[in-house]
Amino acid sequence: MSCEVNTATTLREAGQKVTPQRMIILSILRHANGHVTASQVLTEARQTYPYVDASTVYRTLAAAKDLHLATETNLGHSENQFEWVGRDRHHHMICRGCGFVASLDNGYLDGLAAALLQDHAFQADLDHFALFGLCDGCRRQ
Amino acid sequence: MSCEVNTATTLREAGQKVTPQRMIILSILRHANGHVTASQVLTEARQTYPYVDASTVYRTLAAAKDLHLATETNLGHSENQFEWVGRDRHHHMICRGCGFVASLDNGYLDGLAAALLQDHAFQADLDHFALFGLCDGCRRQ
DNA sequence: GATGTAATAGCAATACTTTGCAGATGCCAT
DNA sequence: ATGGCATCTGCAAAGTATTGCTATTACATC
Repeated sequence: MSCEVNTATTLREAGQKVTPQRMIILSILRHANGHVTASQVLTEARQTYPYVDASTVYRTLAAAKDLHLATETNLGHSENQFEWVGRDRHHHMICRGCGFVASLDNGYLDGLAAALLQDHAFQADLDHFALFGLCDGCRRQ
Repeated sequence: MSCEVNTATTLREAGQKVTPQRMIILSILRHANGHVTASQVLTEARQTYPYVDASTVYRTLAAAKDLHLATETNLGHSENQFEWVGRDRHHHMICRGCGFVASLDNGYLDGLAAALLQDHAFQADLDHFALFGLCDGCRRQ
């Protein structure tokens, strides 16, 4: 089944409706291959469907986040970044000194998730993490 | 040495200046004993010093964050929450279902920090984490 | 104590995000 | 194919956060 059908099914199963706006927005997100801001999504969506509203973009992205289709992250800029959650879940290390962003394999947080579930019966969403800190170079300075 | 002197010294050592506004803002944050929003800080600061500007509050809080004096967290509401970083560093688990917030001991992330430093030479700021997920009750539903 | 310099405050403008509402639309059950 | 109803959209407005700029201020040095 194509990814569009998959997305539509996921929405419907969650009791949400499939609308053209939502499919456009989520398609843009899925094919962005990386982080995009809400305004980037809005701009691109309007090329297909000129009257999409910013609030619809925000609401759709929030809904996608709740369904674990997407993540929202503050990477240290003023605008939050959204990203499609594909097969390769990963996290980010962001250097507070130089702004460098590196990816981090999911495995680093498996242990944490297991511990939280066992000790606190808390099922953590560890889809995406933004870990701030200092990279090697900035740390030496 | 009093906590005020301590804060002032920290600011100065970072090459920043100690101003009345900053001391008021940071004092409010320190004595808040928990999360406060920027607007709460602003309102309270104005009781002492009527002409404080919102931008000063935001900039001061951002500076405090950089110096690890405070943390900024999105707890799932529209306003970000700031919190003084005291001796008892801790994290939060926030239930996406019912909004319940629980504290989490720092120890859960020690291993992660050590692994990141060793594998990636990345010194992560694990002062405060907001872990979203589902609590036991909401998970069963 | 005076001086120079870099950092900060306040203001205003802007940008980003959320919310309330009324009408429109998707979708399930006829 | 149709109807009912909950959800969704676009708009307008409000709320939240950031930025550029100039005057001011802290403070290290003299």
